[in-house]
Amino acid sequence: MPDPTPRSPRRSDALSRERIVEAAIQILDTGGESGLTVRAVTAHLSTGRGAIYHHVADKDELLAAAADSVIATVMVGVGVDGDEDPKRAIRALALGIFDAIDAHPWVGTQLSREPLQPAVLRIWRSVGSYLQSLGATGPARSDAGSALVNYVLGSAAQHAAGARRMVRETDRKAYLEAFAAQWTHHDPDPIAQEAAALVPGHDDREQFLAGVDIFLLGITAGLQATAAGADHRAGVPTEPRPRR
Amino acid sequence: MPDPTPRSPRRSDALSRERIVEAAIQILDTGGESGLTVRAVTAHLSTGRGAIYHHVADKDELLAAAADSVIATVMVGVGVDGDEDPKRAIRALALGIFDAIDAHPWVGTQLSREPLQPAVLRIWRSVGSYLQSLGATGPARSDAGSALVNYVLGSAAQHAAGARRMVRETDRKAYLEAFAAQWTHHDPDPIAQEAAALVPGHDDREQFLAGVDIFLLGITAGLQATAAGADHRAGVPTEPRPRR
DNA sequence: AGACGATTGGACCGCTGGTCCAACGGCAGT
DNA sequence: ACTGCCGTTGGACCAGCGGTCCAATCGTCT
Repeated sequence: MPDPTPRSPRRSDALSRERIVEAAIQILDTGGESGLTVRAVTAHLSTGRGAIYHHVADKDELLAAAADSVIATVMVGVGVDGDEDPKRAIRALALGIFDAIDAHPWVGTQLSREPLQPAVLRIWRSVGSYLQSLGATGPARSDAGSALVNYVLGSAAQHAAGARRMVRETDRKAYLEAFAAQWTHHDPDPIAQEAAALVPGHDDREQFLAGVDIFLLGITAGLQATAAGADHRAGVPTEPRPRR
Repeated sequence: MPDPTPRSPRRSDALSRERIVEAAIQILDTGGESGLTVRAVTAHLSTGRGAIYHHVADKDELLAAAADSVIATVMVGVGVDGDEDPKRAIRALALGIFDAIDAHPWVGTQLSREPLQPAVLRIWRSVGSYLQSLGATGPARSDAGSALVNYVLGSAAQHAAGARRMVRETDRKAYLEAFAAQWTHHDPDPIAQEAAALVPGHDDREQFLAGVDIFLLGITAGLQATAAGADHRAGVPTEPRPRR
């Protein structure tokens, strides 16, 4: 590096899409989604703002790329160990995604924002192959995959939204207790009362896993019923859709 | 008052929180989430921008209020008819939410953005009471409710994200076909191939309903197992959590 | 009648994402 | 070894955003 100081176009450390995404992830992790501004990225890379638009089309594309990067590492992380038991593998995959989003809450929000984005496709593909091992085929697998992916993404988004505003652990308990108290107060419904009582003590991660198990139970039950000749895609006698 | 035109504080048609939310919904429906700007709202109400901050704290609060308004009307809509069969009622509720979000895609995005927001609480309460009728109590109901609500919200967000960019019906088919073709092309995995083939023909609403049925099946199967003495909240022998 | 407080609306601020373009320098052709 | 060129860089600039502030204005209560 010949000239360190004055103002040097053509810098020595190349500016690349990879480096930009990396910087974006760092900023998102420390400053949250609202902290990700093009200005912050360029400042972090100590470059001008026009420069990054040669490597990234959009702020949206940058966000999607950052989320895909995080999810990609999750997938290789859970994919290495054998997948003897598909159910076990699905639980591990779901947990991996959950934990990743717990560590990077912005990913949870991002995954729900755009459809068919690369990160979501990754998840779909993996889920699809496990469901295949489980014996689901055709539309049944499509339906099951849709259900599982949507459940995971929904839980992730909700958990991420909650985790975002309670960074410290002590805050969390106080916040949940205050919320439960307020809810209990203005909603006399006994079911709400009981639900509110469970709020402060509950563990998002355990509950998430319980949901995955419910799903798996439903899938296997449905497959058995189908194998026995019944049609598990019965549904309600669907009324004409009130589209408007 | 000699001059009627120049600038007349104290208007005749009162400015109220209700009117503001109403205007916001209208703007959101026609212009999408990105169309909702404080400036647009004030223009729509032909008032100044400072005025609305006397009735609404924030743009975020306005969004949450708008979403709550939509969801509230859905809930009363599906709540009127009897709820003899709780499963039927849950399906109807889920479908109501789905259709509402299909009609107002921004609601789907909003519901995933903030936790414990009024609209989501409404859904929780309703689902909780139906699950009660189904025989679930305590943590089991909490888990089942979490699973259902998160699935519904996740599906809603994904569907909304998709629906947002394909307003015309013909666009949708072309878009999905193009997507499937591209996916088929760069992913040789046979499962992906089969999945891609199903993409253009599939119906989001039917698939959503199929997912609801999977969860209902899982919940009832779990309840039966619990009644028989087993513990349905088994899960994987959970490894120590890799929090970081 | 008088004054006070709630409501109104427009000026203003700091900030955002994105475009534009002059300046620069590594690389290819000679 | 020279030189012209084109991809890269970075800062100036723009329109638009959410939110604050405050003078002006009625409705209302004393």
